[in-house]
Amino acid sequence: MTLNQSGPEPREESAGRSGAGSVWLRTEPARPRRTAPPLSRQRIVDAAVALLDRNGSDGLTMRRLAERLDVTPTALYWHVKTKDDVLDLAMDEIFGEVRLPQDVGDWRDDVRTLARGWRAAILRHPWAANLIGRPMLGPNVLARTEFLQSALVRGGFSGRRLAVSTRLLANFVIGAALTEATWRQTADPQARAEARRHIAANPTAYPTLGASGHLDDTRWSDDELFDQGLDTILATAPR
Amino acid sequence: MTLNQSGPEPREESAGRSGAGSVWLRTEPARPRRTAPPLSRQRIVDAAVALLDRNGSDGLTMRRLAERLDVTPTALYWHVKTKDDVLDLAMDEIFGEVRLPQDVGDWRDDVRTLARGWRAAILRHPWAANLIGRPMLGPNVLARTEFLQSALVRGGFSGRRLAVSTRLLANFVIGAALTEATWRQTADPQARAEARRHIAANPTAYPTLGASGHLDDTRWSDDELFDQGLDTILATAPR
DNA sequence: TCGAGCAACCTACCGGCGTTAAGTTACTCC
DNA sequence: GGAGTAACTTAACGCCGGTAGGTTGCTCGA
Repeated sequence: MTLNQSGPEPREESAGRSGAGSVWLRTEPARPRRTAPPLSRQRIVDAAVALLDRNGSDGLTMRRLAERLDVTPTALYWHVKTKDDVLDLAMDEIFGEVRLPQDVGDWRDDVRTLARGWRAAILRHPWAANLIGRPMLGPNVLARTEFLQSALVRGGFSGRRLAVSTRLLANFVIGAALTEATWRQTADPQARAEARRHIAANPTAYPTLGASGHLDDTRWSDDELFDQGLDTILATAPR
Repeated sequence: MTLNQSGPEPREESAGRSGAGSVWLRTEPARPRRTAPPLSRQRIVDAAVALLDRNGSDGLTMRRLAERLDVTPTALYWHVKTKDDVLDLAMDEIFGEVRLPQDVGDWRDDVRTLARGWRAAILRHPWAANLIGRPMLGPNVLARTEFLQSALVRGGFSGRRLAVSTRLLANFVIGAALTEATWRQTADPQARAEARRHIAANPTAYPTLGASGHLDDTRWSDDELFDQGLDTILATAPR
């Protein structure tokens, strides 16, 4: 390898890793690169998801992301245009976790599998609830939507009913997962308790909510309510 | 009013609005306050909503908010604990726009009115899609939830079916409104066109999406699809 | 073998952000 | 008219996303 002695004189103040000794004492200008694998879009996305999982949606900053990858923040911008890019990629990434049945089976079972997987993915990464609002058009999302709609077609839906049911199902799943993720993500159960007290304290304003125990009903689990909502929709199929 | 001549000597460097002239030339230490109405939580929230409407969810900063209210940023913190407080208040505020029928009527009509109003409110303030992820427990949201559930009770729902249907409806409405708001908010139709091209270019991967024109189907409007989804759910009522 | 070219990083820096700490001022009430 | 306090301001901190402009180490043709 070429020695860099013939290169331009390194800046005196160069605050590199190798300390502040005289140039001649340093055997090399910091034994450099290639100890870690080079940066890549995928490595960035993986690290981003890990960071988001650990610290929530506010915990992801370009600086922390860079630190985790042992790189300066600006290095990221070679692989990615903005932070929003990272968020979009992270979003699509977690939807890639939703497994699609290899061989299609009973269309209802397929819809159920997809819907449950979709919800589970969001609940595994509750920060996703905070990143809604940017269009989800990544390949993973599109593939899942394709799968959903093709299952409905097998179920006999077509034309307008197909469009209506696709949206009905997708929006229910998204809404449910988001709401639940929001709840779980809420660190302080204080807000919860406060709202509960507020309801209990105003039985005139909230007669039904108070009686039904809307906010703390242990009779039915979230899973159960979700599945039954799903079945309610599926029961509206043709034929 | 008391003259402040007897007060402590104003700091020399005081960069107040009144310029840098000698103290004696200034008739008063800046004709002060009370030209505008005093700050209040409500005024802050109103200004926040206005700013969000104009500039989107990224457009709201404490500094801009303060500027709009003709106040220094830190003044806001007297009335509000953090920026998140402002966001929570703004969120609940727009749900207050959803009008509730004064006299209850046919329960289905009531549910429809509420659901449409809910969706309309979000579409009027599409930034709401970006602020999902924080728990919605404000009084306005609670009141609307109470109204929804009481309508369902009138419709004959109770016990588990009541819980299932409340969530089904609420989550569908939220999911639908969010998805649509996200779409509309997306400034660049480029991403849209890109996704469309991606689908068209891979008919093998997206046979159903391609055939059904999922992304650009002008046969049915969003309003129509929403209403029909709603009716589909309502058709599952008891008796 | 070497030197040009370029992908992939780094240094330095900018303006803006949310938030705190510590005054200062205008108003109220005894 | 003085004390007390609610409602503001000034000043500053640390962090953020992002840009401009190097610098480095690898690749590849001659």
